Amino acid sequence: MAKIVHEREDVLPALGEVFREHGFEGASLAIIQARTGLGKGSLYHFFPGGKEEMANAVLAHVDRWFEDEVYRPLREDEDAAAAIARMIAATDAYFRSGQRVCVVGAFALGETRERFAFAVGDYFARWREALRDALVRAGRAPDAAADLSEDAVLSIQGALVLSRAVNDTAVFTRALARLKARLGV
Amino acid sequence: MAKIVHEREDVLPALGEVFREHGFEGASLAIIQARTGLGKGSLYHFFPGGKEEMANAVLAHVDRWFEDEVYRPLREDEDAAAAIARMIAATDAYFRSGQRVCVVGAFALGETRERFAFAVGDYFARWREALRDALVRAGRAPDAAADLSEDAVLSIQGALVLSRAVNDTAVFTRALARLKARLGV
DNA sequence: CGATACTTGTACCAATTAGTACATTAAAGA
DNA sequence: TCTTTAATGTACTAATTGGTACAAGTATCG
Repeated sequence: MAKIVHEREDVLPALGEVFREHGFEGASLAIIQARTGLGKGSLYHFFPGGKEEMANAVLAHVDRWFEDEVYRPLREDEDAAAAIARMIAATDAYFRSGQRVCVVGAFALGETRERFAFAVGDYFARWREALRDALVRAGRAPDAAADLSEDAVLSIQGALVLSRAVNDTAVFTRALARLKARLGV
Repeated sequence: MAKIVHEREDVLPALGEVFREHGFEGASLAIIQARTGLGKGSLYHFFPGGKEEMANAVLAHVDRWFEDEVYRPLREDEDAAAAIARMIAATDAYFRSGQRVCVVGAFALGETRERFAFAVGDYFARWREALRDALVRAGRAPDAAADLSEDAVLSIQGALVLSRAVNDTAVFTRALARLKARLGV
């Protein structure tokens, strides 16, 4: 049996899936070991701070992805409408049309929130603000843009909850379609 | 110290808060004992099936409340618009303007869902259908009513996630205000 | 009062939890 | 190659987990 050498970055996706599916409390080291294929030795080598550090790394990883693929385009893209359309497409792809859940959203519910309050709050605040910026650049009034962006961010989270609850990805797809119409893209 | 005699029904609210705040996995017997004021003896006397039975009892309790206060009025009230307005008010009160989270929604995310799939799915499906009925009675076209009701249910869940994530009840209040406007009440 | 059923606290259990210690193995650089 | 650093598996811990057993307490009702 060959010993495979990993690095920290490699395990973040698998780690993310575990926290996504089980939440922070539910993600036991046993599950984490099974899903990452790493033993405790490696896990605590990469994350000396244990589960808490793992969760923080996952949150940072997710945040980086959204910053690159969604928030920055929303803030900086010349074509604001195109950036908004891109956000919808990226959201649909990332959450696999509602089959995948939002780790950050899952952490927001439950007392886990306190522990990761900054990362959780920041992720959503920046999404809301980036979208508001894009809407303003697309010609909306500032107040309307703020309202609309908050509504959009919250609708995506709600769509994830509802589509998972009734076990029907069509719920998520329909919600994104309505969102496109409301956002005018 | 007097020995106080409880009955099953009495502990459901406290039990509900525990699952609400900690989720199913995070709700340890130790926490449950502390919050309900009941020892293991009483707990397993009332709920021989352990945590799973406690969670099912909580879900049923919540379901009953919504059935009585929200779903039935939506289905049966002569004045459909009034029933919808009542739904908004009941929702705001129940979730304490976003300070309280939805147990059913919290269970929907995470692998807990599988275990309580029926209760979770049913709760949301009935909410959506009851609201659709009311909207049709209020004069909407069936298709528009179905779309609008799905959007409303999911917006409430999303508002709970977002308001908790950014730690701001104003998010929830604004979301309900937008909802009232969209539902025309 | 006395019998019966309900309620509760305590002691206990095996399994699992997160985390540590450390020796071994693999890779990288001189 | 030799040395150093990074990565890994194994064995271990102390605490906590959900759950059981059961005796003792309390209420109910004849």
